[in-house]
Amino acid sequence: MPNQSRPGTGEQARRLALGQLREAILRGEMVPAQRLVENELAERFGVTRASIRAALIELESQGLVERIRNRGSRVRVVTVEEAVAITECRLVLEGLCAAKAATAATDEQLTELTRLGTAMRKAVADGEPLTYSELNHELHVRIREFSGQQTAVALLERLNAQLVRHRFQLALRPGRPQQSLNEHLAMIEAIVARDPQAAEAAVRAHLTSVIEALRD
Amino acid sequence: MPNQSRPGTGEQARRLALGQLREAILRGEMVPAQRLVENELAERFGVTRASIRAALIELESQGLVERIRNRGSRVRVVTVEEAVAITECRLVLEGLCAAKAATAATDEQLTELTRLGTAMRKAVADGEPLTYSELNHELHVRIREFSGQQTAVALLERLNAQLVRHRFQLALRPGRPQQSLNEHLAMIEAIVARDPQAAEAAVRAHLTSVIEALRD
DNA sequence: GCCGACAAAATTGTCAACAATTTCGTTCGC
DNA sequence: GCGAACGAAATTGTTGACAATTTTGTCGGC
Repeated sequence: MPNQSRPGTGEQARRLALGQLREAILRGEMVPAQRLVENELAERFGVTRASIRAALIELESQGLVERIRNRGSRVRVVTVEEAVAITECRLVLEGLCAAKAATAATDEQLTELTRLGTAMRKAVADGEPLTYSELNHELHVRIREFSGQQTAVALLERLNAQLVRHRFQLALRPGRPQQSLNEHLAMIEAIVARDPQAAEAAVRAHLTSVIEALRD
Repeated sequence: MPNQSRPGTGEQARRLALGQLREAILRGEMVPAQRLVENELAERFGVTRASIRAALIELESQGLVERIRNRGSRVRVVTVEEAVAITECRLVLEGLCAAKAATAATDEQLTELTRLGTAMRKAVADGEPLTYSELNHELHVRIREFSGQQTAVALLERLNAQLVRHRFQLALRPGRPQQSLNEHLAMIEAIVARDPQAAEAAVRAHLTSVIEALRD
């Protein structure tokens, strides 16, 4: 096995193109609705057009780009209504994960959730929205991870990728961290108490509040 | 616009290959875990390998086939545990759709649900499991459709495609239609009564029962 | 001055050949 | 007789060129 250890070296062109293009879109380097010309991308990433095509097809079914027959690809624009609909799906799926995590997580994993909770509290108290946003994301990822629900996790990652832009906008809103913090602490408390129903309810309450915040 | 009217005539090779291959897998023509050699598929469908590759990439991200670097593609085998996990996701997502449908559906759409309910009752009474299975599927599709939740619908279609084999197995089980019928009628009743919470609960109850049935 | 047809440019879709990788059968050494 | 190394066959990954389609700019007619 020649190149298993260091991803990026002998990685196949298609995977490389997919990763780079995906990163570029998620980092916001591509303006929404910007045209993605296969030749330009191929030259930019140093791979052939076929690899770009393969990557675009995959990104299309992940909902990150839009492709029209013989007319090319664009980065998909997520309207506010779509963002709400996506978050509603997140609401039920993360609720499922939280309920499962409440029964399936190990004690060590529960202490990690508690640790994250105190860190978040501190970040808000210190007035560091950036740190808080990161911890926020990590908390959601951990809960999913501890649930052991691979199918739900895969769906959620796809959904979240479509929301990066809106998430960014939301994190910087003043006053939002304070409200969000309490909801997150309630989620943690319910999971640590191993109460599936309360955990699901807490997640739903939190994401309902996110939906309301999105609608401005 | 030369060929907009009749899909299939001037359809591009990739779309054609994608559709045919997808159909073949869903119809069960491809045995689970069967190897899918690109050259064979290309010859069989009368398209080039590039089109087959594109179709395989798309089917991979839909969860219908599995691809391993330099080792080829196989139709993905869905274990019972995976089928359960997938159905748990369906449970929450269809619950969401049912709740939305209870408030968003038009009166005409509600009468259609009622019509479907009586048809299902008749099919069970007449002992026609095939007809019942079809109506069952149509009911779920309609509820999703009436919810107007495009994101959830897209996710559910993907999940359902992975379950065809298990669904088939389940439909032929004796005694199952009778139990399933009551649950379906409860779903319809709740939606027609425009009660979102009851609708979600009814859908959850139904799919919980499906999960139990899957575990044999 | 405006509308439609026409032609050229840009872009995507398709194809066949070539390179790299893996797998499987064989052979050599012990 | 058994295990490891070697090599041939099969299969996937990649490349560049070619064909089909759409878009854009231009010209002539009204």
